[in-house]
Amino acid sequence: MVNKLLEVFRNSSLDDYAKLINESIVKREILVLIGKCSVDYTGRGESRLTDGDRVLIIKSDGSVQIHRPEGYKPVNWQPQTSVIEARVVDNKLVLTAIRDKPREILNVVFNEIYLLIRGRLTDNGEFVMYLNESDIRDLIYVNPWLIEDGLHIIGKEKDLGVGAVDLIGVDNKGKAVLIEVKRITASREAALQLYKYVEKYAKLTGAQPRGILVAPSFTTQALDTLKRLNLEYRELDLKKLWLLKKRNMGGKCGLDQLL
Amino acid sequence: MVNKLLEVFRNSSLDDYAKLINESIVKREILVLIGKCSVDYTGRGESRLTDGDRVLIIKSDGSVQIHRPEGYKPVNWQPQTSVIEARVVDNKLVLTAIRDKPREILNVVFNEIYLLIRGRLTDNGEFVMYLNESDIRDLIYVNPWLIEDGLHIIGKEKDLGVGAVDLIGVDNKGKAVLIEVKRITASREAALQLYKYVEKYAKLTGAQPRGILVAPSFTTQALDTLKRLNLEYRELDLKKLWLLKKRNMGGKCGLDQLL
DNA sequence: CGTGCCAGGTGCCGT
DNA sequence: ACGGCACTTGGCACG
Repeated sequence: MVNKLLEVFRNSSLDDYAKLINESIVKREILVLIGKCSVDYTGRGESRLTDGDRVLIIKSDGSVQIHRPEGYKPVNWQPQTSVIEARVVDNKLVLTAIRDKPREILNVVFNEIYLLIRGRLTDNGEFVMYLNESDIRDLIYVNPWLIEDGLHIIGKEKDLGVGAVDLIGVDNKGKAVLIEVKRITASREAALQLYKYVEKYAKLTGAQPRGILVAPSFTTQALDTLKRLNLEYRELDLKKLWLLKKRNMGGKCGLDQLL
Repeated sequence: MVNKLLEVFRNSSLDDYAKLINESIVKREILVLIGKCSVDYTGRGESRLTDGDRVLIIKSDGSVQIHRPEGYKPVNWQPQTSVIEARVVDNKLVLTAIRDKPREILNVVFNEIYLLIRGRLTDNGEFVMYLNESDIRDLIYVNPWLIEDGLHIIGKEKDLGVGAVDLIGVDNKGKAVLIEVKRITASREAALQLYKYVEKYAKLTGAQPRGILVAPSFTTQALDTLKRLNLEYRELDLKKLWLLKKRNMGGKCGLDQLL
């Protein structure tokens, strides 16, 4: 087996490296380049990085990222590019990646190349993310009693013109209830966001709705703001419910058996 | 030259791969692993990724990232880890990366390994970022006339208890001026942020300050909100000034010669 | 297109 | 540690 057609090059000539890179880009292969380089970026911002050893990755969709030996994030990058080109200038390999909208230019000058890997990777794997905000929103949509007895949810992601409120419902007294959901600790901003919806809803309908902020926890500033703006909150850590569900029941029960 | 001690392995045994990986982690080398794997993550969220070809990178600081063949962002990651360990389970290479605070676990099962690269990279390069928000803030701090004639800036990043206002100054009539700076198009949120500071400042001092939002452009919603809240704005694209400066003067002049 | 908002956001800096 | 916020934020969804 030719190892998934992954090719490794070292000690090639600069011209060969340039050719290898440009070929890979055309063929939409993945490319990993390890070497000593300096990087200039100009676009929305502007940056300059002097010489050092880095790992440069070009993916099949034309995204580029340059990694230093430390740090989770790339030091320079380009999410999408319209043009990537490698060429030899002054006996150095220069790689230019240009992005349109916003117009941004990434220029990498390699003073040394230690290693070039290229090849086609096939990835048809399915990625599923759980416990994101929409997950929680949907859970409440189906189980409104988690918030309050007698609550009826009547709308999800309702656009009010100033953004969409997560959930709209009616309580057991017939009063409208706007719900904003946060999957992590809710800040003052979250309270203000909810207030924005409440204000707009009142203006649109002429009726004052209740506003409930739902989150696993709240900053003191958030609680303060909620009180000041006459808004309510419910502490609800869906993550904990999720773990409980997984641990105790093996997923074979309804959520209502948890409490 | 031994190519910066970068080592490449392919067709090794699973036990050898595990050993190579664990060695690299102890020696704090950089490690690039290309192969077919599935990934499970649990922590703040929870995700599952089925089999496919990916590039996994472990850096010397223990950060881990798993890249699919497309997309700028890693599909799974771990910014810092307290423990990374590779071992062979059921004739498969399993890599576990654990992070404390928040407690998160990343589990990668390799069904095939195409390539392993490891080695020590040295990067003492200097990284400088220009045109970020603090850059613009400092520029206005030194050149307050960019905002208004007769303006005196007297404070920078002043914490008002609800967050820090970018700049505080006094206009030529002796009235306090709060300035909020945005490096990109200012939204309604930016206007609200400024209003928050203006409100708090008035409460703290008993005097109503002016509020000016400075940005290269404004959304219509931002302009609407500014008007409603009796706030001012200045269109100021420092990026353009920067480009002009670079293009026309070669950096040999003061900013005031630009206008 | 812009506008709004979530993200396992991350990172920095402050109290 | 919590809190507030910028980021070349990136990414998606929707009018």
